[in-house]
Order: sequence, then C-alpha cells, then structure tokens
Amino acid sequence: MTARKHSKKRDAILECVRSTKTHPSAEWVYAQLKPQIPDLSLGTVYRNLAMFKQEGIIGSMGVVDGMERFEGNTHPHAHFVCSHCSAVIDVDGIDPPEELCGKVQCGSVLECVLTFTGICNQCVSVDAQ
Amino acid sequence: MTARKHSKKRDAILECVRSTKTHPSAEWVYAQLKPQIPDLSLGTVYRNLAMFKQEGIIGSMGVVDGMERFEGNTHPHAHFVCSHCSAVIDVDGIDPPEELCGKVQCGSVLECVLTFTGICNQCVSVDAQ
DNA sequence: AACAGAAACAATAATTATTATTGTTTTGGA
DNA sequence: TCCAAAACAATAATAATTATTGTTTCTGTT
Repeated sequence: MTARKHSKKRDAILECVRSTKTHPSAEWVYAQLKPQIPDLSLGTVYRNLAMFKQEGIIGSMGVVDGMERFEGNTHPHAHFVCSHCSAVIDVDGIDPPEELCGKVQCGSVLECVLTFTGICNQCVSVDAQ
Repeated sequence: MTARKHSKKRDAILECVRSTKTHPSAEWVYAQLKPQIPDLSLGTVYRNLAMFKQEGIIGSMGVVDGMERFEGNTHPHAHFVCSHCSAVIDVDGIDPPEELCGKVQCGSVLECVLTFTGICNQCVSVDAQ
C-alpha cells in the first residue's frame, strides 16, 4: 500500500552499496557520497543501511574489525576476508553448504554462512616486495 | 624460557572460558567472576582474553550483537547462532568444509568458518507457548 | 497548485563495547 | 629476601553505532 518513499539521499545510499564489490561499511558509504552530497550526514547513512538490511534489500556479511560490512548481493554466497587489509571478497564457485542445514539439531536454521579468512592475493604480492 | 606468569585472576578468566559452553563475551566472564573476585576489573578481563586469543589458548567465533564471543574449544567447528536470544551453540557432526580452502582463488586461506543462524530450540519452545 | 500528514533529514547528544594510560601491587626467578 | 617484569585497578579515551529533536522534503489528496 504505502510504498516506501524515496529521496535522493536514500537512493544514492542504496546505489552506492549496489554498485561496489567492496562490501562497504557505513563510514565508507558516507565517505563515497559526501563529496557529491555535502549535506549528507553519517546518521542518515546508518539509518538507511539498517532499513535496507531489515527489508532484505541489501545484505550484511558480518562484522570485520568492528565495522559491519554490507553488500548489494543478497543471494547466499561465500566470502573471503583478508586478515591483513580487511578486504572482503566474494568467493566464486563455492556456495555455503545449505544442504547441511537440515542436519543441525540445536535449532531451526534460516541461514548458512561460509567465510574463509587468510591473506588476499594483493597483500601477498605487496608483502613479497 | 620466561614462561607467562600466572595470577589468580588470569587463571580464573581462562578457566571460566574453558568451563562453559556459552561462548561468553568479556562482559559475561566479568559478571561470572566478579562475585568471587570482587576486585576484578573489566579491563583485566578484556586484556587477558585478548592475550589468550592472541596466543591461541582460546578462540573467538566472531561478533554477535556487537560483542565478541570467545570459546575454550580451539578446534575448528561449526556454530549455530540464535537470532532471537543470541545464544551461540557448537554444532555437532558438521565440520567446516576445509577441503574447499584449496579452491579459493582470491587469497591464501588460513581458516574456514561455518556458521548457521536461526531460532534455537529453546526459543522455539518458548515462542510456542 | 496548495495543503497536510508522513517520512526523511541534519545536527547533535548519548550509548556501548573496547582500548589505552597511569600509578600501584603481585609474581616468580635469582 | 630482593627486584624487574608482569599484572592489576581505576579511570580516561576511542570508535562505532544508535537515539533524540526540531526542521525540511515528499507525496497523495483536495
């Protein structure tokens, strides 16, 4: 009925998350948009990201270094987290093993998350210098 | 050579983490020990948990509701997180699929984490009332 | 096009988890 | 016993996030 209202800022925040593969934090989104939208405030970014996430329009892969990391891709997929530079990268070709959800005894599973941590290729190259 | 020194408080913190299956937060450990050790301070708990984790003596399964959750079991294993009561439960019989680590292209994997989220059996029962 | 109510907003204050600092006390080897 | 290193309490400081408040902007409806 009452469709969610739009605004330039709200749309920009959503588009920012959707158009990057960096799995951005709230602060990152704010820093990206601030030059084009000088009167954007960080609170607005936090509030809208929380709304989008609540509505399932965007996803969150969890918290890295104390910061929640969002993503435009809401389909289940695995992640790689670099423990050196904190980059979050979608892992292609490996899906979370959802067939295991039914084997879990201790509760009713809604979601299955698979995350690899290690050193990303870029950090390996740089360190090798 | 110089072995890490011990203290009653330090030992109590480690023992507290090891003797529970609750995957405690720093605050939880503090609340547990405070009655028996009235002059324990929260900073001491944080510092010692960080040290134990750094040394690999204890583990951390990640952040739930903004709080880091520790565990005595340092062997890789899957977790179930209740999105209703925030309980963290070890999942028996399902291991993180470490054989997939080699298939990850974007970096050098050190760890593989498998986490299920949903509603735990206890919350399901309570809600059904 | 003007109006009204709802939603969105900026600015700011407040919270919460965590980390750092400082000066004192405890520990354990010499 | 002595002493330097480690551990500690108390407290201050950070950093991410959330809540509050009053104003502005949308949008559906006259």
